[in-house]
Amino acid sequence: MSYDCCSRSSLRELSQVSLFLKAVADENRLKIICFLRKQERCVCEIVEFLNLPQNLVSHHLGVLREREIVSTKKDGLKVLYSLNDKNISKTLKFLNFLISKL
Amino acid sequence: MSYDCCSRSSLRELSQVSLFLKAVADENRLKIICFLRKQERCVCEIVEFLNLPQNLVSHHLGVLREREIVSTKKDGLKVLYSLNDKNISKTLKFLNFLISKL
DNA sequence: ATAGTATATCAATATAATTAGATATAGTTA
DNA sequence: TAACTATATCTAATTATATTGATATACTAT
Repeated sequence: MSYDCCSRSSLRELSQVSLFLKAVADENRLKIICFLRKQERCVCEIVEFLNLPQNLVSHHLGVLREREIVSTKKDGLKVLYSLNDKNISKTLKFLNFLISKL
Repeated sequence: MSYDCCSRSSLRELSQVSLFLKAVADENRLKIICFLRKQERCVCEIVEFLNLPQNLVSHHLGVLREREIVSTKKDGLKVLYSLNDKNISKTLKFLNFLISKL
């Protein structure tokens, strides 16, 4: 299959992939994603897991939320974070396609 | 298969993946990679393709080289860049594993 | 209402990455 | 050797991102 990395639509896709990768490329955020693989977690669990200040973790979660890599739902006082699998695997597929030889 | 994102060896791997992703996450470098999918190219072709100053392109190529995402070989005056497929697909596989649900 | 708990946001700072301009190196050709 | 071409490096400037401390919001329980 051919892919023209110069066409207008491809450039849009490239920029989307770039944003996704930037969000995922941070080591703390990678750890968060990895931590969420098994099950959803509230912020306080993630804070404890990473051993980082709450506001910093909240910032990183915000980045992941912005890119729709994670989803949230409220549970009383807590906010539960989980992986947004569909979006992740869609983007990973495109990445695989994009950077592997034809 | 289980993966403990906290073990010493996993943390090393995480940091490797993070470096790889940071290198790939830049839009210009994504374009370079995409441009190299079909065939190897010399720097001047990449410069023309990206329409960016030569020194900037050289910098981005240096980043990709540092992460062993591309390889080079000399061809007279020119330096030919090509994708380092083995390393790319190895890291992509690990990434897939790392951020997909168990 | 008040106090307490969980999470998010804001402002400031520190750190890192991208970019540009100038220059250096290395090979080639005359 | 001198001029030329292709690429890389150095330094400085700009921009983006991560981090910290303080504070705000939103919900819960008393």
